[in-house]
Amino acid sequence: MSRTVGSSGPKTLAAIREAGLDLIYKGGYEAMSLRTLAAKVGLQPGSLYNHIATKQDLLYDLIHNHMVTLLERIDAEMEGIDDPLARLKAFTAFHLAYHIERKREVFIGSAELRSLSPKNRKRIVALRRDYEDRLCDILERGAAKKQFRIADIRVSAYAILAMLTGICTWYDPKGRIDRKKLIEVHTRLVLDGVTP
Amino acid sequence: MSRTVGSSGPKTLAAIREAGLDLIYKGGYEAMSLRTLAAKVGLQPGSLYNHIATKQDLLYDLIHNHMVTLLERIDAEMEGIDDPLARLKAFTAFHLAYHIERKREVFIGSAELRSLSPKNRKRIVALRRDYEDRLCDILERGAAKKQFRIADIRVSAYAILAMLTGICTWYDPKGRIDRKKLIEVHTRLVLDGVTP
DNA sequence: TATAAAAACGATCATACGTTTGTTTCCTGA
DNA sequence: TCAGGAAACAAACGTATGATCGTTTTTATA
Repeated sequence: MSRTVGSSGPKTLAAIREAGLDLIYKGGYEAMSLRTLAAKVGLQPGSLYNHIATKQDLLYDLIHNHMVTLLERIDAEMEGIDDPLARLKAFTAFHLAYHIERKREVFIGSAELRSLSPKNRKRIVALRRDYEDRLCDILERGAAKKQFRIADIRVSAYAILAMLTGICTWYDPKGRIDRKKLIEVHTRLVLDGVTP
Repeated sequence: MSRTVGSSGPKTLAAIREAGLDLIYKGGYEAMSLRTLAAKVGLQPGSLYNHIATKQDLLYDLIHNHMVTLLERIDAEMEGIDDPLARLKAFTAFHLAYHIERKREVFIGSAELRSLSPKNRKRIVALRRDYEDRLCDILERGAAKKQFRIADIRVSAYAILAMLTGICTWYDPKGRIDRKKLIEVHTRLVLDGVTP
């Protein structure tokens, strides 16, 4: 045998990404063997290397994609909103929606930081810091305008982010609580925590 | 060669636990090889099996110990406190203090759940649920007494737990923020989120 | 002090892993 | 239409892993 009928580069790469996302999410990066990954895609192990450089590169690629998209989307979402309170509301709603929608990417992006090489990890941490700064910025402007009363900007930002990101670990879209209610409850928690 | 002078059972096991905790915290369970672990303790790889049954058992042992201690301590902490508001304050302060003090155990207890065998995982998840129920109970009583205004008990509990547990991922005891301030900021966020 | 248990050693097992190689076949653009 | 790149295969490489084994020495008990 050799090349399969109907095979095409980009499609296979996309399939590898999707399968990798799933396997890493379910069992962790180290626990995912390239043999398992290849089998899931329908390839021989060695054939993976026609599409990825190394296993490490695949992981970095997945996380990096996620972070870049996250930053793009939040900036798009914030455009045109000036009032800090409105911005905080929009941030909360967006963050939750995005983290529900892409919970696998989010989970991997934090749980598998440790599996990245030092260089790759540095790059991702820098992007994450950028995202955190978006929230810090909102809180700062709100505090300056006396709309918010905040003891410590960064601590509050981390607390809020932790709270909102936490849903990834338990929220089930098919469960008892619907998205709208989830956003309501969390928005209230966030706003009450920072408004005077 | 054979048995080392001065060696004793319980001491060695404690050293294995401590070294394992450290290695798993820093690099993850899968990434920790028993050879590395043995070297850190000062043993040959095979000698570990005089103290642990399997690698999996060591992981379970560490997490289980952590969960049992957590439950014991929170129950001790709550004893004698009746008012829901006071209980919530005490819960928040305790949870933060404990999670700062034992951040390695806490991190492993959530990040390495996936590395547990199905049976072991079930046991741990049950214990975690017990702990979550402690908070749900406080929120429920407070809501019944109209001291709290809460849209959804369990969602709120998860949100609060996520927020408080989040500090494990970034808090540095030697950093800019001292423990007291950290507890203040978070207590305010929690209380404002649930009081009418 | 005699003896069994505890705790270490060093060697080795089978397996699984990420990656490389040489080769074959399919697809596409000139 | 046909050459060359893309994409797959099968096989193998070297290494690392968790675990087992027989043996030896120290510790603790009776």
